Amino acid sequence: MFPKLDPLLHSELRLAVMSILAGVDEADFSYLKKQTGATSGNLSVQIDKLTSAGYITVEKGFKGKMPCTTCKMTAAGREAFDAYVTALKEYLTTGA
Amino acid sequence: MFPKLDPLLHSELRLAVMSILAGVDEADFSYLKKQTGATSGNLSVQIDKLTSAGYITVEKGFKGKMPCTTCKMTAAGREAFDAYVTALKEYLTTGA
DNA sequence: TAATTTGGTTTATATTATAAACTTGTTTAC
DNA sequence: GTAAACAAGTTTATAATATAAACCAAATTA
Repeated sequence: MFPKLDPLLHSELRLAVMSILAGVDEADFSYLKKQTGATSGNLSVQIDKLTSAGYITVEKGFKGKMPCTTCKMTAAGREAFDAYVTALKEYLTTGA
Repeated sequence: MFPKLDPLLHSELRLAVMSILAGVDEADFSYLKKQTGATSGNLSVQIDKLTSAGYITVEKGFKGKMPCTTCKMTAAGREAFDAYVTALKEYLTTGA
């Protein structure tokens, strides 16, 4: 009845990051930080987790002289996100 | 852009409980346990939290000779649930 | 009447999210 | 030119959370 929710996505900040990446091809650290309102530390940690899970890829480069970390959703990430959305709907529609 | 999600509802088990109660007037402990697949301990704790938050009320009585704990969603709980669903939608629809 | 089941609660543990502190390098102001 | 402030993160510590394990009391069954 209630499907298990992917714990990697059932997290406010990680979900926000995935939501952004789902609609945008790629986004850098600063952009994600501004959009989510998260602290750098928190964002850094959650990006790591999404990367380890294979849900996103991270590319480190420079924009001018400044370091710039760019994130991109993977196919696996897209699948997981879609599955999560589907699963969650079971919880949001009351049984009535 | 991304509204804060009520942490009391952003929990797999509590959300499942609220989802059930949203559609059913009232439900007892055993029923909730069966429907959610949760352990008794976990369910007990989460019911406490929802009660403390004023999202549900708990009535302890007997069904025959057996103790029976009945849960019911409050108006505040309903509001919180609706607000949570609304907020969550911001996360589920990709920005694209 | 001894063992098992029902219906839970309490307590302990392991995970998680989050913030605080720190690092490296770059601008800007003096 | 150098000191102060800022950008872009990372690492580490802490606080909160979810979950399960252990426990308890009463009722039922063997």
